[in-house]
Amino acid sequence: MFVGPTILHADLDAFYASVEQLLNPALRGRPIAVGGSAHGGVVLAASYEAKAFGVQGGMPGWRAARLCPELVFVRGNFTRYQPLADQVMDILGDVTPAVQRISIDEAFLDVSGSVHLFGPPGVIGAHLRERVRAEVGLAISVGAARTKHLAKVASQVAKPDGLVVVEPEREREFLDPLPVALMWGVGPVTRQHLADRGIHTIGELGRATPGMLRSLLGPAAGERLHALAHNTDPRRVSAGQRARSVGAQSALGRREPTAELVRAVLGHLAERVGGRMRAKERAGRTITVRVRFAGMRSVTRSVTLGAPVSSTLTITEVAERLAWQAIGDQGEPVPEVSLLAISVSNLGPQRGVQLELPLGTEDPWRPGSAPGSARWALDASMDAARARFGKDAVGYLPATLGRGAGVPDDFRELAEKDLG
DNA sequence: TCTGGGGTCCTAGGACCC
DNA sequence: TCTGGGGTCCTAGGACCC
Repeated sequence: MFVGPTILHADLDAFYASVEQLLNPALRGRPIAVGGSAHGGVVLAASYEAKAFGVQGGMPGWRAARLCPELVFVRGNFTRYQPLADQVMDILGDVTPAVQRISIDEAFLDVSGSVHLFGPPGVIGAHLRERVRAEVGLAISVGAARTKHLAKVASQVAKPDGLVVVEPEREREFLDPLPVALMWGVGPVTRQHLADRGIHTIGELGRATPGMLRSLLGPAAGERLHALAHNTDPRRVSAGQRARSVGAQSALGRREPTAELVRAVLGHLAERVGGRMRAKERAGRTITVRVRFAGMRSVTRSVTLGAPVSSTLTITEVAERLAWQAIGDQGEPVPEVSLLAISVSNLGPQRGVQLELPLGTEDPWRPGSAPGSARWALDASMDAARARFGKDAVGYLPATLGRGAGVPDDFRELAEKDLG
């Protein structure tokens, strides 16, 4: 058994932006942003040339344009991303079946069983990088180490277009000078909390007592950070994990929450969520609605039902009730709404015709509602029509929603892709 | 000039049960 | 009489990741 840095983390560099530069040579070497515009919207990804100016994914377009006046905004060929990423994952899978994909563009590999065939992890990493470059045309960075967390840190350090192998006897030397923000799970809030205690590097974090970290960050986060800093995190590479929730959301700008608007948006979201659950033969007991108000404050309301549901109509009805509860709790005057979201969790298998009854009514034949079997038949025919004629063939998306919703549908398709 | 869309995990308080 | 301890589930909120 090979003992050493047998966990690899492989991560495509600036993936969406790199694909755009691959597809359009005129964009190569230039600062580009995928998504957004100089006037609005959100940048989904930035090329390294743009990152040099401080442009980052998630940033409003107008701010990105101010940071980098030559920035080129491209709309994004969203349908091209998934196949290219899949092609890369296939290459990774050629050296080991133990590939855990954690997003569209990155994966962990356990190569402990592969070293006798392909050589040490550093050689495997270099080989994978060459193949991805030659066969797909993209740069991928690879980190190799004894644990997942350290491999991920190593790939971040390797970027752009690099390979970093952390030998076991040099782990401390490698980790200690790095900023805490490179650690998985340390975001802006935690980084600030640590900075307030004079902790800026992973080395400094390693010298903090577990008790101090627990009281500062809570038991779980404190424990985990302590383990990460000492590189004793035990997580293994595991292929295939089921989703724990299915959700959809829609940003609305600022809108007065009329009955028509709320019903239309929630109906549309429920259709997306329900359709995806039915496609996976899953159903869920807990339905959560999030309402974000103008000013970005948001509240959630949820309910757990006695039985799992996946019908569009049932989800719509429950979601509507929850949304009005959330809005009503804000008091007068009724605030403007900037986003609605539905998520279904507590998932389990969905089998056969469900007995989904309209909530809050004893009589399933109440006008305007449908009994369980009718709901199931309705969903089934809608799903079938969509499968045959395309996703826009049926269902309803009122004209009031059609415009101004910033994100292309192709991106939604991509974002909802099941990676399990 | 005004902030996307998809997720995971954790915490705290309360209800409820034994 | 007036109050123990443990466990589970639910709800709301928040940090974080890609």
